Amino acid sequence: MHEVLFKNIKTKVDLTEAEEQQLRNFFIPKRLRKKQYLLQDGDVCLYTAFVEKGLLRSYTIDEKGNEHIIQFALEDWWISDMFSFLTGEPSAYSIEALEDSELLLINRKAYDEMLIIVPKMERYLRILVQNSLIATQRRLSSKLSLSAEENYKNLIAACNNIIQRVPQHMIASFLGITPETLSRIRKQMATPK
Amino acid sequence: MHEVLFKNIKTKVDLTEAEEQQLRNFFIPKRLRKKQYLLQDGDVCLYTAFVEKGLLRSYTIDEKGNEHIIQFALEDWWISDMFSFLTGEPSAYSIEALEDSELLLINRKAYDEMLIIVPKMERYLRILVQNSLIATQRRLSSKLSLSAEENYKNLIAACNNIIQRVPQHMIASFLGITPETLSRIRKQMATPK
DNA sequence: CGCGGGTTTGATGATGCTCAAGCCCGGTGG
DNA sequence: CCACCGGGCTTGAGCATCATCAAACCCGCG
Repeated sequence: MHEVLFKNIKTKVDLTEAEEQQLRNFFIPKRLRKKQYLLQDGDVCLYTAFVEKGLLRSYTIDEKGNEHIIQFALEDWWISDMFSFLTGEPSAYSIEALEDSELLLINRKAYDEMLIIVPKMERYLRILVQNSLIATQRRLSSKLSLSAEENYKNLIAACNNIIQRVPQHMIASFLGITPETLSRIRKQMATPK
Repeated sequence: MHEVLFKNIKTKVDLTEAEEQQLRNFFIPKRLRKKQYLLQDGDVCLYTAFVEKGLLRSYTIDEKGNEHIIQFALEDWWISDMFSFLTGEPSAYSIEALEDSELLLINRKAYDEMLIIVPKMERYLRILVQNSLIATQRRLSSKLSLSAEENYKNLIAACNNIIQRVPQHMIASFLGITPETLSRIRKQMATPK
């Protein structure tokens, strides 16, 4: 366990042997089977999770009953509802395993302590969040300027590994289009000209 | 000068008198007149800016020639293209003053030094970026699930102060709709029923 | 007074949605 | 082993929303 996590952290900041040992204690291993939930909307998000293995998604359901996928997280990624985790407010999101998964969880108390005891983690987290922000801004401006087909092509180019592991209607939801539209796009991409 | 900045920092982390003095040296005051640019797309983003006074926007122009506004920044906010600032790659964004503005700039070298000399700033920046991420995710999922009219109403509710200082076609661009559509929405909101 | 940018208005058209039906395929129970 | 069921994907027809293009309007400014 923990190997993937520490490898990831070390790509961003240096860790001493001692620090690594200290960190280890803050995280709780957890297995989730396909279709199990890490967070149900309406509950407070008690954990931030690092995915050692598997695949999860976070999503929200709007007033019209439509699902919108906020994020996919596969191995070597983090997932949580940061807003709920930090404020203690109930979450508008749900987080669900799409495959059998192995996670490392950290709760709010451990999170705060970790930042005091290993302040380097401030830097690590800042870099992580910064990268998420850049990616989310990109996704937003793609959504504003490109057609559904262009967005789908870009997604294939960027995240083919995700597409192959996720049912098609969830890809549609991630792109903000209906399953029908995605199906038609794919059909029309298969027979160009 | 600097007062707004330090007040802002102190809402997130405590600063000693000494730290405040050290920080002061990293920032370069800069005035920008309306319509002047802090960053032109194609150039590398050399500075991250804190807005002491005034109003700026960052935007990008897509292949079809349409502007898309990424962010407005008024007093007490930060603005930059973090991706370009951090990587040194040329930026796809431009940053322009919409009013005469007073900024505090920090360049990449000073930024790195600042984080070493005053490590508390890691925490401050992490919190800032986290909040931006949460806001951007919200904006994205609004764009995915709501109609143009609903998005406009939400914007009024959340940022009336910005709307009143910005020309209407830029609001449209921020919402990802055309100026014509926004005009029609406003007309129809004025005479309900 | 006339120019010019920003906003409004109108007509038309494209993109993507809704609703409904059919299809494919894997899983389950008889 | 097969028949049936159900979920997910596809297909089709009609429709809503929003974009495009073009013209008119409004108003501040030289």
